[in-house]
Amino acid sequence: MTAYSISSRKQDSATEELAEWEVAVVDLFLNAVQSVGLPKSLGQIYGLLFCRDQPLAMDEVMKLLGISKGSASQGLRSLRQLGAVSSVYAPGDRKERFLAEIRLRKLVAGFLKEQADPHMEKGVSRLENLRKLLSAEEGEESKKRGVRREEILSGWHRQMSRLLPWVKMIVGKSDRLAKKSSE
Amino acid sequence: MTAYSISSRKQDSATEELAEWEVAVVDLFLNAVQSVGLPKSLGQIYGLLFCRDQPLAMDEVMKLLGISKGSASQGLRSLRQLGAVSSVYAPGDRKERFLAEIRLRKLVAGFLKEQADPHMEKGVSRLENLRKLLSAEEGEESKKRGVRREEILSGWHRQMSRLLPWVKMIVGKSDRLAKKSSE
DNA sequence: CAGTTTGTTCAAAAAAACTTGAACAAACTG
DNA sequence: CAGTTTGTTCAAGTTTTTTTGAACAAACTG
Repeated sequence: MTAYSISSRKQDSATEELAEWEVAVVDLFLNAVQSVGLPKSLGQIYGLLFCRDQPLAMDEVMKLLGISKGSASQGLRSLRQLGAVSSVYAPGDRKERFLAEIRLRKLVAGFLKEQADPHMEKGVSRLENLRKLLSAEEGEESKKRGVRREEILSGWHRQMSRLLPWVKMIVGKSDRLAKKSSE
Repeated sequence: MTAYSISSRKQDSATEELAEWEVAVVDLFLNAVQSVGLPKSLGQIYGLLFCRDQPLAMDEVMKLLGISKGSASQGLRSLRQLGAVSSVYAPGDRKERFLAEIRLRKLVAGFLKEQADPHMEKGVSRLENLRKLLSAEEGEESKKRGVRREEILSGWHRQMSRLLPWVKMIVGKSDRLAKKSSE
C-alpha cells in the first residue's frame, strides 16, 4: 500500500469508487428510467457514464456499480440501441469504452423512436383488426356503437401521431441553454 | 333456456358477455396502458367502459372481465384518480356506476398530472440535494465536473417543464375532429 | 496452437409488480 | 337491531420482470 494506492492503481482513469454526488446522480437516473418503464440497471449505467468525462469500459462499469457482467452487457446494449451511449475505441486498446450522450434532444428522439414509434405502428394494425371485426359484427346496436368507438380511437391515434414530432421539436429548442451540453 | 336467455337475464343493461370487437378493444387498452407503465387491469377496465354507452357497476365489471373484487375496486379507484372514469349514481339505486372519460385531452391531462408532475417535483428536490452534496465535495476536479453536470440536469429539468404544457395544448387542439368524441 | 482478454447468451434465482379473496367497514332495510 | 348490499383493505399467492453467473464465442498474443 503505497501513498497513492487509494486513488490510483493501474491508471486512475476510473477511480475505484464513486464520489458522493455521483452516487446521487446514479440514483437520480435509476429512478428516472424506472418512471418511463426501463430497467433500473439502465439508469444506473447511464447515470454513471453521465457523470464522467472519460469513457468507461464494461468491467469498470461493473466494478463501480457492483452489478453483474450480464446486466452490464445487456444494459449497455440497450443504451446503445436507445442512442443514449456511444462506444469509442482507444487507439491501442482492444476494449470497447462507453460515453453518455448528453444532448436531451437526442435522448428524447432515441427514446421515442425505440418506444413510442413501435407502439404507434402496433396501433395501426390493431385498428385494422378492429374494423375487420366490426364489419363482421351481427348485432345492430353493438355494431353502431363499435363503429363510433373505432372513430374515436382513430382520432386519438392521429392526434398522437401529430404530437410526437412536436415533442422532438420543443425539446430540441434551446438545448443550448444548458451551457456545455449543446450539440 | 328460453329464446332470450342468452342476451338478457335480469336486465340486459350490461349483457353477460363481451362482443368480439369489445374484446379487441379491451385488449387494445390492456396493451396501451402497459406501455405507459400502468397495470394491466386498469387497461381492461377502462377498455370495457370505453366500449359502453351506459355506466357499469363494479360487479358487472368483475363479471364481464373475469377479474377479482380487489382488482376491480383498486382499478376503478386508480382510474378515477387519473380522471379516466367518473362515477354516477342512478336515481333510486345505491350502487356506484362508472363511465369512461373519452376526451383525449382530459385523459392526457390526468395522466400528466398524476404521473409526470410528481416526478418533476421529485426532480426539484433531487437537484437541491445534489447541489448540497456538491458544495461539500472535497475533490477539486470532481467538484467542477459535478457542478457542470448539475447545470446540465437543471437545463433538462427546465426543458421538460416547458414541454408538458405544450403537450396538453397540442393534444387539446382539434379533439373535435374525432366526430362525437369532442367535449 | 494454448492461453488471454473481451464480450454475449441464457437458464435459473431473485426481486418486483399484480391479483386474489377473505375479513372488515359502512350504509342502508325491514 | 339482525340481515343485506356495496365497497375497501391487505396478507398471501401468482405472474412477470430483472439480475446473476457460468458456459460459450471471438479475437488477439506469444
